[in-house]
Amino acid sequence: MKRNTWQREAVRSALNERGDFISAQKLHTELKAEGSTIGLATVYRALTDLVTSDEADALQSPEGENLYRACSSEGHHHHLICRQCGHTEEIEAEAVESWAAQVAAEHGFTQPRHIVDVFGLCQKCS
Amino acid sequence: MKRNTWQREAVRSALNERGDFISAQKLHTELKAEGSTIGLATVYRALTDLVTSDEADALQSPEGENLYRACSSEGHHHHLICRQCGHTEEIEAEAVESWAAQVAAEHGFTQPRHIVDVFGLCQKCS
DNA sequence: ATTCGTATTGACAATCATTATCATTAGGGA
DNA sequence: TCCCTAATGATAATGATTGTCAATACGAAT
Repeated sequence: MKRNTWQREAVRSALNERGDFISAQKLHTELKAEGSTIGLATVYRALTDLVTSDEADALQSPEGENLYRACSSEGHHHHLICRQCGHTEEIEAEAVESWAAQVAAEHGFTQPRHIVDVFGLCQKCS
Repeated sequence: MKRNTWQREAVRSALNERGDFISAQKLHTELKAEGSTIGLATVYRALTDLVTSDEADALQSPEGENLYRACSSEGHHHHLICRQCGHTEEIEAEAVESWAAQVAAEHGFTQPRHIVDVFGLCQKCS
């Protein structure tokens, strides 16, 4: 049975407040900075659980880190992510949607899904 | 100036013979098994160089490992991957390249990199 | 062919993110 | 409140990748 702990809730609300993608390490650091005594391992466990229950989204940064974000479940969209500060902007990708579907069909692939994310340095971090 | 060494050539030919994606660790293990005295760090360096010179391409496995494969076509491109059998096809994505660069610029982002991969079921697995 | 400057190598240490361990703590049903 | 056990947190372990640095060897110049 799943138990509700303040730690899990802390991770959940921290993700919701933030809105952007963030790594487990950074999230833990911020929680500690706010005075929380939560452990690093617990942050990892909470994030994994949130992803399992579809309350959060996960993606890999090019550097190999796992990034998490509260799941907005507002349909399909993509992201423009600053690899320095983690700032995220949602981007329109209508052209890419149709391109992906078309390419998949041309190669005989069915049930296409795609990963399309752009990483860069935002204005502040440039 | 770039020098030609048997180590670099060993990595290059090992990748060509294989055709599939392989991790740096596995590639090193196989080379050693064949009697090579090549070092692990050198395998990493060779693979990085091959990617830089577009002779090989790299992608991240869901587990976070970097996988490398000899690149048949020239230049930057993306992949269409069967999530059932792992079969991979290279795809051209000229439209996506310019789209990614443009979107990044519009939002004030610099040094854009992007992840664009399409997953589906190939003909056999459909 | 020999010399020589330096790019490259390889053994190993260092990083970094993530996971496992395990004694202790604390949900939550009875 | 009691009790069982899931959850926690400090820390060790893991595993991939990168850094270090003395020794080596490519290749241009002699």
